[in-house]
Amino acid sequence: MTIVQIYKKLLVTYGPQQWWPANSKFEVMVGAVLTQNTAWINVEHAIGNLKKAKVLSPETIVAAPAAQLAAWLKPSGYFNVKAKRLKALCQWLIQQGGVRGLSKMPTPALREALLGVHGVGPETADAILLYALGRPSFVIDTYARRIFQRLGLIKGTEDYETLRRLFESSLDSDAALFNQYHALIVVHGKEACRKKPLCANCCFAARCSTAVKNS
DNA sequence: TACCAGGAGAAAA
DNA sequence: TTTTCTCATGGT
Repeated sequence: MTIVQIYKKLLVTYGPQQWWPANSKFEVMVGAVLTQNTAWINVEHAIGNLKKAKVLSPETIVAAPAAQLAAWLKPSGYFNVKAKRLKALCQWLIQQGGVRGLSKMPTPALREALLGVHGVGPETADAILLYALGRPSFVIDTYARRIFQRLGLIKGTEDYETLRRLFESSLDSDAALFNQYHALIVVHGKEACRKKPLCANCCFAARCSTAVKNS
């Protein structure tokens, strides 16, 4: 199967996804940092704390004491680390003139700038570009690696940039398409690939190496 | 009880 | 330069 064929299969199986779950672009950026190696439900709790405390803005987060911010972020895990990362992102965002200030920047330059922010690695940068700013930057996550490795399209050991180029060169450069595809990959990863027995209800069961091995 | 979740940075080899 | 370690809560 090709990358395009897999997309079509996922779309038929799971239907259109409405991503990213957030009320503002800034909230997407916060979520992108908090979800690092963390289940989304725990991120929701942490963002809920920020909303309850009425500090969900770059200025209030930068102004908040580190210990207080860490306490609000506690449900999302790694709270001390994420407090520093969130402050760094907010400080950078303020320097850029807020979310609106980013709109003038070309995507490659914006991506490089994001990667220069403490705590923003390639996946977080692409999630911010795609889901907060509507830029066509494909997000490669652990689900994508796992699924496409099992389907035999990749080895799984490729570095992030190699995989991003593979996906972006295989698809039209369309943010809506990238958004939908990554969301479908995550939904599939949660719905099928992690349930036991593995891939019992996988729409790729006939082609997935893990499904064959466990059947 | 053990494992994993929508990673990234620092330290060690 | 590449690999390993650390950060940490909450759900299954």
